[in-house]
Amino acid sequence: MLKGVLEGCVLEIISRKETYGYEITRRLNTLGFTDVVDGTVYTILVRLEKNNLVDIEKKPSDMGPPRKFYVLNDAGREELLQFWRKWEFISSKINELKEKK
Amino acid sequence: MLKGVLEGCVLEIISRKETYGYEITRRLNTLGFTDVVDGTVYTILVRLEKNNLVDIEKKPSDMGPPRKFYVLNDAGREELLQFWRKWEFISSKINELKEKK
DNA sequence: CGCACTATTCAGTGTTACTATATAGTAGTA
DNA sequence: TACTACTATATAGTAACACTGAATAGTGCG
Repeated sequence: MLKGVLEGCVLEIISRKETYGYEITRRLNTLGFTDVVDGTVYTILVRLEKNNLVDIEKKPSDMGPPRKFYVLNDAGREELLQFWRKWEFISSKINELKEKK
Repeated sequence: MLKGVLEGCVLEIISRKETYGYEITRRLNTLGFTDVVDGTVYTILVRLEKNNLVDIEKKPSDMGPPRKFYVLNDAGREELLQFWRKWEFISSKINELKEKK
């Protein structure tokens, strides 16, 4: 039903600027999703790659191992649009239910 | 992450008034969740029963087979409260992300 | 009888997120 | 050197939840 909400958030974060797994996790954490851990994000990133929604570039880091940077491609941007449309629809329905309609 | 959103909706519907599976499905359908089918709702109801969140009473129907009516018990009402708290939290976070914060 | 509608059940499947661990680079420090 | 901490990725296994699809059964109507 709401599968892919976290995936949608990851897509949104990537769409803002080129970024990588470790940074995405910390971004999610500061956004309030404090329980999301690295492992979860990496599985999502692997899925995005498998579904051809992102382009990837490996870059060296002076803080540790090389980073894999992710960028949305056309399919990814379309997926993100659809995610927000779906979110808008479902969340409005749930709020209707909540507001005793 | 958002597991149990549909379950939460079912809890809310039951909390309004004593009801049964078939009716809950049609309620969800009219609320906009047009894709939700009976099978899905019944699995949720079985889970609610297994988790001791509902009381059940079987009543005859003059429209077909007997109906299993569901009522929230104390644990169910507490679960529902927590569901809405969680929904409020998560949906606000996602909307923050959406609003470019 | 056949059909439509009402009503429940359940076995099987797929997707998603979570758990938990392994691996590895950089840097500070004792 | 050895250790600790932080940065960074990967992945096997698990659990939860929703969905698929079919079976069963009662009522009423043509």
